[in-house]
Amino acid sequence: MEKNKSSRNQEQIIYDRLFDVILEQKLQPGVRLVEVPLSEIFGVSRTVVRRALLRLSHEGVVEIKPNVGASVVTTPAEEVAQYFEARRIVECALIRMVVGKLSHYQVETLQAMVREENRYFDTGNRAKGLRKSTEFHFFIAEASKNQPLAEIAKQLIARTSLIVAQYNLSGSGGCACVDHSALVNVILEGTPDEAEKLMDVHLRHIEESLFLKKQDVEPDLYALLKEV
Amino acid sequence: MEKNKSSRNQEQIIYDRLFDVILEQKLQPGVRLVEVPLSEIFGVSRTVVRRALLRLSHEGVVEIKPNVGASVVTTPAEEVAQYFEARRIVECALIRMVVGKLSHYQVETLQAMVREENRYFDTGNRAKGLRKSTEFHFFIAEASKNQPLAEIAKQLIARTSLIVAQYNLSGSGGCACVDHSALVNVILEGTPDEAEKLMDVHLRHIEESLFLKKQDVEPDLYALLKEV
DNA sequence: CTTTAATAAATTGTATACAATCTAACTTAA
DNA sequence: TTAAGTTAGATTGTATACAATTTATTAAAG
Repeated sequence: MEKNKSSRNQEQIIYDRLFDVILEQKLQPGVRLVEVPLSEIFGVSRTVVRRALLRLSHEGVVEIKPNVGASVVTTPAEEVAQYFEARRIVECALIRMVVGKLSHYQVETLQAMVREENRYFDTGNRAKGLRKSTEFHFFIAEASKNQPLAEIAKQLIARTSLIVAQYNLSGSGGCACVDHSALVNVILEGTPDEAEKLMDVHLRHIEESLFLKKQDVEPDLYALLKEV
Repeated sequence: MEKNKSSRNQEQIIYDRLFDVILEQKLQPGVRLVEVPLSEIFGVSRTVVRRALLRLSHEGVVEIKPNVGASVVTTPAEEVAQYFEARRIVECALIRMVVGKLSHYQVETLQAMVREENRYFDTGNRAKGLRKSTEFHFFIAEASKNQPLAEIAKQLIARTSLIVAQYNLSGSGGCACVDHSALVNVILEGTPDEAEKLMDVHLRHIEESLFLKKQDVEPDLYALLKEV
């Protein structure tokens, strides 16, 4: 019998499902995650849902306020730079470890990911495109063979992805998927210094596009209040 | 009434207490943490204990095996290098951010910490000394003003501290507390490059002393088996 | 005496009932 | 009409009972 297996997996299933949906921006930052509806959807008790939410909160994807409950995490504007700085430090180190060390198969996988990502963006499916973009970075993290560092990178990537969801609502670009092609090339035939530089620029690029969007939104709000 | 406050704090209390005790090596890696005894000690139900253990496991201090339970985490020898590599990357970046930017008061605090650490080691209290040593690194992490990165650093520091507990059982040195003095100096009047180099060497120093100890232990085992 | 099988004890996993708390709606007074 | 206060509903927090699983003990067979 696989009763235990199925019930233990239930937590994993809830965790994975929520993680996916949040990263695909089906659930915007700030949205509440109430326990009872979730437990009914997945057919388990609140206990299991709670464990999944707790795990998500420890990984920084969900925020739990005492006596209030869980919601998709929101990041104050002042803290955004910190997350990107952390991500640059970790991912620049990771790409140095990976340069020239990928198998033929791994390189092909990365190239296929870039193609798929571009296809999504070209057809206007921005949510899926961004998701693929995060998976591109996940893949590099895993390829480093440093499990703890990869885990750290994944958390930072997920968090910054949520930041993008929060501050870059407008449907336009901001993905810089051209960079990903260049990153694959430099991993193949570049030096660690070149690769690090490229990754650094890539991440700054994302951060900058983000802040521009945000400054677009705020004045709109004031204008809206004035008019009425 | 502070009923809720006290019960909510209860989880924090259990977490802090276990974290402290584990980092002071009162609980060696591998020791089991059974729920009922803990709940009786702290006067709460298993529910609360479970939450605290879950949090500790998410932070890598405790290991939870399904249907078996929680125990102080043990690190396979093959993975030790990965944790130290991760720590070097993060802490080298952190010290760069801190060089020349500490207040007079912060510098004095650091110097006091070094003195206290040395006092513990001089009087043979190695456990407390190591604890102070981790707090020295915690302080630098916090001083960076980068909250996410500081949190990551803390987890890595805690984990490597457990590795030391696991692989450096013998009571002798291995702390390299002389380095800490030098680190304070370079933070005060050094360049970022110098500081990074010193931190890198410091962490490698710890890692190497660790592996030497381990190699001392293994041959002993073989000898012991042969004799009988 | 060792190994294997069966049983008993201990421990974790889950659901649920109840308590505490927060949120929102409603009432009442200024 | 607004503001404060009060009640009702929804939601989270905790303890506990019971189920599932693992571990330890004992018994039996080789």
